[in-house]
Amino acid sequence: MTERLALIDSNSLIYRAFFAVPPLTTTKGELANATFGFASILLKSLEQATPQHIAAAFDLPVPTFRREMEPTYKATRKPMPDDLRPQFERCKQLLDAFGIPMYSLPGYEADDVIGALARQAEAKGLETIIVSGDLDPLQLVTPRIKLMTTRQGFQNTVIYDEDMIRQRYGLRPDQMVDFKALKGDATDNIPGVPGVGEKTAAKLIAEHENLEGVYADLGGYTPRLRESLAASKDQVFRSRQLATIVTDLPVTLELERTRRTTYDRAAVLELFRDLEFRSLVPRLPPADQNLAAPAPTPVAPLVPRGGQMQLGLETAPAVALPVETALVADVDADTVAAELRTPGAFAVHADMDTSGRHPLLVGLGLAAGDRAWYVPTPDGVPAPIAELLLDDAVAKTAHDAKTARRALRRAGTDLRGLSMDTMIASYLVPALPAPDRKDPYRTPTLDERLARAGAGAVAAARLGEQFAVELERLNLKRLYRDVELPLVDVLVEMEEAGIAVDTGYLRLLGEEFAREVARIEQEAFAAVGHEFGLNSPKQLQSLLFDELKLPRGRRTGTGFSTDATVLEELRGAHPVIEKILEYREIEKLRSTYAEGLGGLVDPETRRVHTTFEQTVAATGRLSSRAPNLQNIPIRTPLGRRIRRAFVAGSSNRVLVAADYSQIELRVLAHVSQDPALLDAFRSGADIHRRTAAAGFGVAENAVTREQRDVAKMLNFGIIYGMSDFGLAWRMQMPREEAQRFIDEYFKRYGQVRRYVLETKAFCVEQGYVETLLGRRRYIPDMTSRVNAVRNAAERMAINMPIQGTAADIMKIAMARVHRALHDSDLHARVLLQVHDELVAEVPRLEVERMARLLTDEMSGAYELDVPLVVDVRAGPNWDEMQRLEVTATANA
DNA sequence: GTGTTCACG
DNA sequence: ACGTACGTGAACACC
Repeated sequence: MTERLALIDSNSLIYRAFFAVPPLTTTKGELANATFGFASILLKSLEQATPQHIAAAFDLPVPTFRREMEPTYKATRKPMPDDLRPQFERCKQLLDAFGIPMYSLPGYEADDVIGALARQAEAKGLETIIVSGDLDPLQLVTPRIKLMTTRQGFQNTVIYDEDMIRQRYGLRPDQMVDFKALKGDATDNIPGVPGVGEKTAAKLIAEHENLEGVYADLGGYTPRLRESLAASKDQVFRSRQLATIVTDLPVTLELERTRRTTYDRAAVLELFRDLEFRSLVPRLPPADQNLAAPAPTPVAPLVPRGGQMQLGLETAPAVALPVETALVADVDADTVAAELRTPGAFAVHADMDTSGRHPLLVGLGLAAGDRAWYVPTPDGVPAPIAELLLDDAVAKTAHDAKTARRALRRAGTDLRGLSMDTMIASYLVPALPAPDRKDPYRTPTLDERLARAGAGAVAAARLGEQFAVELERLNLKRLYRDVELPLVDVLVEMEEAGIAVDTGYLRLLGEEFAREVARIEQEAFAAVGHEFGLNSPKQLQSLLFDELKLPRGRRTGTGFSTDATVLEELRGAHPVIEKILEYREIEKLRSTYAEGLGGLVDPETRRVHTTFEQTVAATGRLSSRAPNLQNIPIRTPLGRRIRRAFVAGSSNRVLVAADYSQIELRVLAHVSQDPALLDAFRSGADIHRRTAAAGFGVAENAVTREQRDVAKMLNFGIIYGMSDFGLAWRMQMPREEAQRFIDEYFKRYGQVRRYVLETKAFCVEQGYVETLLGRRRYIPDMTSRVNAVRNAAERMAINMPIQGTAADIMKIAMARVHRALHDSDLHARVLLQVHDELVAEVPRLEVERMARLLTDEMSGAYELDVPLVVDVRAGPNWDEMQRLEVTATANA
């Protein structure tokens, strides 16, 4: 692994920071703006370049050879401002505390020292990144030497390599001095040729190679230019000599001095405290930089939001973010489009303003190979770029394509040809347990880098390549390509469609609930004789268990529980209990649903648009947020009044809901191959009833409601990795009795028992469990010696393959429904997914066909050894729905 | 920010 | 002796 050296051009950075950073002063009145800027860019260079070596160079306050050669050199420069000089001292203190060696040489400028050190580093096989406040060191750039400079605001940085220089000037690095001699440089008091600016100078040098070439024949120029060039000839050649950095100097790069090992963190912290640089403290490298090893610590492919963050180093695609990335603010769209089209694939990073209700596109980071561009999009996406984005034949990589597509579509364009979504890939590639030891290199700095559009696009491109390999290796290619990736398009359309809400009704309902809770609150206060915080579990605890001396129940982490199960036990012990339960139910509905939900409805369209999270749940399920439309009440009559607010968007349409019947138990039947369970589903039995009949030894038609409820809990218990204690608690019975039910259950479903044991064993051996489609969940605690921890791990191991396989099947079904709808002439749209249910909005005339389509595509999504049964209902709102009889077609 | 509670599958 | 079933997201109190 090649080692990297960072060279800090201190004078130029401090000067630049002094003028670019607002005049920050400490509370003691010390001006610290230049110090802050310097410290900030120093940390940034450590983060971005992760150099193993570092050194800083300074000018000395003595005349240089340039001044002797040309008395006017830098003659117009004003003396150093008084409030800047002390900041030089501060910067040197900072370098000292970091243990960074400082180099300078009488008679030469910091640039020369840097040039000399960089050339020596190159000879020793190191890569060098020069960090400077100006572009003079561009002339030093080679394949192994790059330049990092600041952009506006001193916050942003650009890294120049040979490509970047060619892109911006059309020149090679060694031509930069000739260019500067023609163009001139006001800050150095280098006059340049009158009438020749950046454009002409670059063109002349590009065409004629160097100054000698430019002056070889003046005949081809316009008369004005010819005269101007001729008159300045001597000056121009002297200027070039002045501008040329001298690299042959008596300084020596001492690698044992420049190597980063440890630094005096305490000293840096004290300095930062003194200077009040609180915001910089979190960016400090760890005290033990551990950089003595030749290989740099790999940067794990952490991602800005949504992906699973903790990838183990053994299997994680280790990617050091590119130092050769460059951002360009003012690019010609046609040129960029051409460059992106050539390789036939590129990465996109949508830069969005996320402060509003929906992310707003403000720019695009685009990357191909090791080059990146940033295209601001204040007036939409430039046509050549948009054309490229829409071209299916050009493969795109993106991180979170769904969000990008939604922003792009709002900006009047779209993204097609998505082949790699790194957020989804990182979700599928197994996340090994994070190491016990904290590894500070793996969290904080990346967020910042990836937030940058250009770097984000380059990172996505690189990670995409790595993830493609990982997906292949782990047999996740099919799940990725055929299930998760197609789902992106489905979710975009579902989120965009939204679901209509009867806002007037919801508001009235909210007001009614508000009156109710106010009334109940008063009754509760009256019952105990004083006011108290009905919403405060803490106050409730002291009221119930201290003041009223009611019997304490379960403990929570901090005290005694006051949840509904505990209160149910206490019902009748005091009138206030009833009031609290009533209050809790209605207040929940009021605050979360009437109030919270109502606030998220688009007032224009009266529709609410959730966001489906594709990379959050550990089992492979989707989740829904802002608002969560996967937990709309249904279990109580009051709750169903909330559900009634979700309506079809017009009177000629209805809502159609299709749900899988008992999908998780069917999956269990399939994976366990338990004969009794398989038979139950094949014969179309009511599974809970049959379980009860077998367990209680009665005929199916003689099973009581209570017996069926017990059986239902047992069936669910299996899916959840049942424990006797948990079952006993839920069934309100002694643990021993619950254990007898479990024994009885396993006697009946012997293969289920075998499946449970085998799954646990698999997880202990492999460290993970998986679904039928190969989706994995790593579970680290299977061998924990702490029973509670191990038991919890075992329950996850049992549950994940079942819940996850059901999720896999539903995702396949969604893609199938999507495709079938697009292939049909139906105008129906799928709006929501609620784990085992799809909700669609359907023109009345299409209801029957849509019901058929949903049934076919859902039941045919995956072939299990038991049928996948789908129930369909339709109605004007999500509550009042009638069952539809669908005459099944032969399928799958 | 964390903990509790509760809405859903 | 842990202190309870699996998976989510949102509101609220309190630190």
